[in-house]
Amino acid sequence: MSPDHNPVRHDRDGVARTALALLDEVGLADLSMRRIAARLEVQPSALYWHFDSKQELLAELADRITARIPAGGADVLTTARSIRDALFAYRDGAELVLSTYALRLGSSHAQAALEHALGPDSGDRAAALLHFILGHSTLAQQRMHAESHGATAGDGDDPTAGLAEVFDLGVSAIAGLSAPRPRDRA
Amino acid sequence: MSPDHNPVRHDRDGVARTALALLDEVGLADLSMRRIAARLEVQPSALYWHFDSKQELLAELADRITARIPAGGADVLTTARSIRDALFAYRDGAELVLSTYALRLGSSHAQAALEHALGPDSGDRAAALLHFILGHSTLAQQRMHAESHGATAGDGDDPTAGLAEVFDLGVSAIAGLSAPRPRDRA
DNA sequence: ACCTGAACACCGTTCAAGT
DNA sequence: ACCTGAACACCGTTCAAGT
Repeated sequence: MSPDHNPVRHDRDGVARTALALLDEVGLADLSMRRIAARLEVQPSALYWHFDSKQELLAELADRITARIPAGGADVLTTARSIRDALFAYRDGAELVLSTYALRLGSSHAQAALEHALGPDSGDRAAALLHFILGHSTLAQQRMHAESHGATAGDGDDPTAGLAEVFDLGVSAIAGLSAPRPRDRA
Repeated sequence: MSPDHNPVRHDRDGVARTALALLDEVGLADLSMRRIAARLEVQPSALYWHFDSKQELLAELADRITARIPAGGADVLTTARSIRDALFAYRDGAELVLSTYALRLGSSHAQAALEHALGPDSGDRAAALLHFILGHSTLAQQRMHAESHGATAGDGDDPTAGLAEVFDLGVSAIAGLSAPRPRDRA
């Protein structure tokens, strides 16, 4: 007993799963390679057998977060909401995807789903919609987390109030819908 | 001659100005307190006399970047473009403002300018507009910089093409304009 | 195939002490 | 009022070597 090293071995998938769970616990700013390694009971250098760099690991996490977006079949508002909710499913998910997707031109899963919902020749509208969703979700998620930790230098009113209305308004306008379909139980 | 320390003293404004210039040179990821200190020919700890933390310094830089936005008097599209251009004026300006403004509820200078251009009771529209502008500008700026350094795993076509059209389309739609006023020399 | 151990060049921040 | 010097607890990454 009392082994001083761990015989458990990991593969790329296991590392990514642990990293994703840790992201949700500690947030993007505190998600270090050394922390991930510690959670896996492995030396930091071991991670570099599975990923070439931290950037590559983060890109994999962004892919896993956006993989939960339904491919097609829904209308624009529903598609937009499911993209937002996929980003909200993990702490700092929106910020991670935003910073990671910047280099992946229009080839994202999310943009494809939006183009499908918008119809043919909707490339620019789909891009604008995606930019709005990513900007809004990043700001909203940061505010929600700050508020739940009392870190806002608040002037009294809730900065989180009305966020869902702002989202629906933006999506409907860019999609060319006349008025937003009301949210459930608004 | 050959003095081994520098008799030059700095104030808060001078530190911020140097940091802003350095941001434009090296980008947000490489803007460390130690690098700023080195540029000022000062020890890193000296910076903490002027700012309580790196976060506070970054917030000051964000304020300086957005201070260049004209207060009012212009139409929505013009106002939106001048917000975008203020963010583009410094490397990673959009990303810095996005991450810094998350905690500053609706009280930003930019949002006030948009509300003024949109008219009375336009709070939600102004918020949606600001979210779009920040999301779009962050993505656009990162792509522009990646492209200029050949860092995109490119599939051939220019990821920067059409960005201005996407911007005008998004702004016009959210503002409730029927069709975007064409850009100069489009 | 997957990991250790050691090293390198960095971080942000604190604090007593100097001028 | 503004800075130094030293320290603390961290970073990402590389690389030879082990199993």
